[in-house]
Amino acid sequence: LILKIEKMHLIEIHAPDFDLEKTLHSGQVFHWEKVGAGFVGTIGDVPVYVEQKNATLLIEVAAASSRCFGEHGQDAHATIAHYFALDHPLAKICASFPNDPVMNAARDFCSGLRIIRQPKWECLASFITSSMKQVAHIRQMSRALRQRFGSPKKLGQRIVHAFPPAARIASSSESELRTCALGYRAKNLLKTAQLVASGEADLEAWSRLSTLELGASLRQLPGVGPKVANCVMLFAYERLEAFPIDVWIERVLRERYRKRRISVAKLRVFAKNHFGEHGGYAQQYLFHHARTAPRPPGLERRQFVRGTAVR
DNA sequence: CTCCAGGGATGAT
DNA sequence: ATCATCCATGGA
Repeated sequence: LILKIEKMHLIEIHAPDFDLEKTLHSGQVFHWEKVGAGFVGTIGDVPVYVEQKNATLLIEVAAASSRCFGEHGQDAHATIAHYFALDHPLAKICASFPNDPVMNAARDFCSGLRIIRQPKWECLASFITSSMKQVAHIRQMSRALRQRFGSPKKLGQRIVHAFPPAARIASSSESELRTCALGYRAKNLLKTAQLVASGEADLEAWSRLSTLELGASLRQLPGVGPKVANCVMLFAYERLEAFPIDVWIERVLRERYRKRRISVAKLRVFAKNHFGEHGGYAQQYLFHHARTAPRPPGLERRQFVRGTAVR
């Protein structure tokens, strides 16, 4: 391990059927940064270093913050295992996927990818900023927000910034948010932060709503439409059936599932029927595969050489 | 340089 | 209900 600093707690967690790298780089969470052989990030407000060695997670947390995990009577081990959703029955989930060539290829490519349990506000805020942005830039905006507004935490010699709470964003201004390169998204993030901070939007209480009601509540927030609502339900509310349709998934459905000329509304109906109770997992596998896997010859995305489009 | 991105709100058919 | 347009920004 690379953080050879005094007063660190070392934790080992048995994590079979788990791929840390795929999980953190699949576009569901945006703040983990590669450091040495592992990743540095926060779980809630607690800074964490995590590295995978075969079926074991090697964790380092500052001794001073290890008791911060105790709020809900859990120790650090249980909190981290819960965050990475090591209790999800991944084999059963994958077995519930439809048996078609596109899904099978994605399932093979994404083995060990888990949908983690993110803090609700952090997830909601991140996806409000995600509109018409590439994953790399969402990560950049997340970093800017955390560095400007988040509280700094020590992890060894390193400083890690927690994601700013809604109240902190709410007390900023649109122009201040725009300095984090949010563009037109700043207004939506500010207004939603104010609703959450005031308690008018009670993200924790919404856990008890049905998926239908939860989606409707989320979509009332500025900057939250069907796609973002589904992402938040999937990544922060454990609604594993939620099926976000972004430009990548829409492309997969239209090109690979032969749904060329039907409305987005009917795409949603098809997805719900075809991918089943763990549709959100299937969706994440299709997304990561489409974005990351090498493409067969002739199907590459266009590349540009000296300003000239080539195939 | 051009292209495009984990979209949403708004207003016109 | 479906469609067009605008909204900012910067990585690739």
